[in-house]
Amino acid sequence: GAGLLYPQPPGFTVNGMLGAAQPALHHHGLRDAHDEAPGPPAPPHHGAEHPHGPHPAGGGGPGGGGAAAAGGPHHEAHSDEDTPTSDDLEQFAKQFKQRRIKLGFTQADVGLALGTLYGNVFSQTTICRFEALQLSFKNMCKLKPLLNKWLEEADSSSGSPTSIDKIAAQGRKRKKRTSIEVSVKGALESHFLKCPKPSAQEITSLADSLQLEKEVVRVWFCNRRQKEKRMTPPGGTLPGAEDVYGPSRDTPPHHGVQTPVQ
DNA sequence: ATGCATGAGTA
DNA sequence: ACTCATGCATA
Repeated sequence: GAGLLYPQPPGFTVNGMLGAAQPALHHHGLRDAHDEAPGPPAPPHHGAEHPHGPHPAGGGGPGGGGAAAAGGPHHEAHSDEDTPTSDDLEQFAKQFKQRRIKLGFTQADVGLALGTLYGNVFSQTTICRFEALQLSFKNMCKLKPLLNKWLEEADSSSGSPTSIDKIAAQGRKRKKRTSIEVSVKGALESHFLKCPKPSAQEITSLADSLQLEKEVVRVWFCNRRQKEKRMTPPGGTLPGAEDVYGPSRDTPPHHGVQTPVQ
C-alpha cells in the first residue's frame, strides 16, 4: 500500500464568529422560559450500581445519584456542581439547541468553540448526540457544564477572537466504513436479541454465515450494546428485557425512554 | 442525523 | 476483549 494518509478535510469551514453576526440577544439573569413540557412523564429512577466498582460521576446515575431531590424546597436545575437528573439533562439539551440555533451557530461551531474554551475539541457528531440525548448519562453529565459555559460565552462574547486549533493527523489509516446490507442487519439484530454478548467463537461462526469479517461483527455488537445504554434507546426497553447483560448484573442505568425525535 | 470504527482505560 | 467516549465518513 502506498503511504496514504487518511483523507483530510479539504477545508473545514469555520462559519461562526467570523463577522460577529450577533442578533444582540441579551437575556441577562435567568429566563423563565418553560414553554413546553416534554412527553416523558418523569422517568422512573431506579438506583443501579455497577458491579465493577464505584463510579464517581455517572456510576450512580439519576436514580442512585438523585441527590437533587433529597434536599429541601430548593430548585436544582441551575447548578453544575452536583449531578443533574435525566430530566435536567433533557431540558438543558433542548434549551441549548434552541439558543444555539437562535444565535446562528452550527453544531460544528460549538464543538470547535469548546476547544478554544477548554482545549478539548469536539466534533459535530458529539454536539448532535448531546442535543438528541444519544449519549450515556455519564457522558451527558460531563458535557453539560462545558456546553453551559459555552452558552454564557456566546451570550456575552460579541467579538472575541477565536483561534482554531486542529490536532495533527495520525499516521494511521482509518478503515473504510463497511456497509452492511439491510437483511444482514436484521440477522444481526435477531442474534442480538438472543445473545447480546456472543463469545469469540460465536462471533466467528456468525461472521462466517453472514459472510462478514469477524472484526466487523464484533464491532457491530459493541456498538449495539452502546446504543442500549444511551438515554434514548432505539426501540424502547421491554419489561423484563433489561438485565440481559452479565450473569449477576444489576439493573442497568436505563433512564427511562425519551421522545423519539424533535 | 447516524453507522461503523478507533483508542484509552479496565477487568 | 469489553466498555466507554468520541469521531470520520456517509446516508
